[in-house]
Amino acid sequence: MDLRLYDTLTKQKQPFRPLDPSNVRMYVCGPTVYDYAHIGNARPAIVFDVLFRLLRHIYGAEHVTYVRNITDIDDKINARALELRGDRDLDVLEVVRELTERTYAVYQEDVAALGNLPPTFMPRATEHVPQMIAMIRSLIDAGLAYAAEGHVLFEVAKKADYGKLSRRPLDEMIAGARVDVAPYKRSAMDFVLWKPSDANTPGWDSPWGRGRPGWHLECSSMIEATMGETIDIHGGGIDLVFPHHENEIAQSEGAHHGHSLARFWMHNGFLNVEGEKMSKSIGNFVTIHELLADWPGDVLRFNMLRAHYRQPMDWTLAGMKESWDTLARWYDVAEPVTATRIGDGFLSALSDDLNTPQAIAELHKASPEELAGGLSLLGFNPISERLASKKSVDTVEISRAIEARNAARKAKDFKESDRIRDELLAQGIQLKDGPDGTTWEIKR
RNA sequence: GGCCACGUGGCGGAGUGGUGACGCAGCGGUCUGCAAAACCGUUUACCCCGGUUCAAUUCCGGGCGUGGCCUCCA
Repeated sequence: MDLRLYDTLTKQKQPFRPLDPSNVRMYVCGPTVYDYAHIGNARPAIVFDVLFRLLRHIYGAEHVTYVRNITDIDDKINARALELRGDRDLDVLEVVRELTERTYAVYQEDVAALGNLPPTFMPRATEHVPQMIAMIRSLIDAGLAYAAEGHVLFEVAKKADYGKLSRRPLDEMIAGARVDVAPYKRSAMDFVLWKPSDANTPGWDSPWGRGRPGWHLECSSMIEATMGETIDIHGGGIDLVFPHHENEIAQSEGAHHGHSLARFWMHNGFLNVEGEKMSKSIGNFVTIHELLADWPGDVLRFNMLRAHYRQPMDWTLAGMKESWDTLARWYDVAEPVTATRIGDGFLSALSDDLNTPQAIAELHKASPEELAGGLSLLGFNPISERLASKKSVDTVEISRAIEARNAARKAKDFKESDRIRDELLAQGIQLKDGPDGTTWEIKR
């Protein structure tokens, strides 16, 4: 089965051939740990987890390395820590540490609840500062970076193909630059590799004074540290194309004699909520954490996979409901299956640039064995209990009511039996009479 | 303003130069005391205007519309 993936750099679907089939390497930009992750953040986590699983299926589980980083050095974190401290007598650096630890822990729980496998490595920026300093040195040595006033900047003009990923000619970007140009910059587009820290900001000693790395640097550095100079796939949200990934390319290629950073660049589309862009001011900011409080993670995951990863997607409550219904029906069919298999149509859909909607369509036509196999490959464990509502219900009470109703039905006291049924329905319990007796489910 | 996506039936959502994916909803039926669930069957589509072609929803050009990036952002 030929895997084809869309590459942002060439803007084409290309056949995927790993550099080394015994070690397929993929890196995905992870979260900045300063606040709960929102459902937009869940999309790349889920999409690239599916890709991870597909690669493991094709090349063998032990032959795929998946790295997703944790950004725990960032000015948003620092700003939040200052807010949290307020005027209390606390060490801000300590608040930063607590904030990142706590947020990191919640993130790990949340993505696991979404059915994602743990990546092979989850490196953190704070653990790679020496490597970052070393990379800055290489860039200075290569004549691509310069130090000025405690900063080190990447000199974009020195890299002839800068802008190749986002397809932005350099002169146009400078003309359109809206930022105030810092006096120490040689050009408006030059970006920061290192910047000074004050007493209230985490900092590390370096040849350019106590400071901290610029955001883009950590990914370049951690890719090098965990997987080497050139990897097979680099993924992330489409909004990261510029400037983040563009700058990663500049840094990594600059520090590695022009050797390319990634052979495939993959970007997932944006997510809207009920037709609107998610934003705190509109009040439609939905976090993974709060969603998991009343929806099974499987439902959130399935909902995400109903749209192709590159398409913009609209997250809606109606869609969640539909996802739940489909999954519930499928789990009933797949749960008793013991010998699973992967259908050809299903696999070729997935192999066509991760066409999950097509793959799902194939599952609708599949045998129970293929359905179970497909669900499993997509990261679902078809165990009906996993779909149980997070709402607490008194199952003993429900069983008793069902017995009472069936007794009434037997006695042909339909007025009473319907009364019980309606009463349960009012509580959100939907009864289902089947040939093997009565079951129930939570009505959403 | 620059760059880039996208526009498919009531809804979600693939795909293709020529026999109207798939799911949900709707409708008809089986089942049921009646419903629900389940199962079987089934109606509805390709933004507008040109062009290429024997043939365009699919390719090309233009228009309109929506969204993204250009500043932190998945």
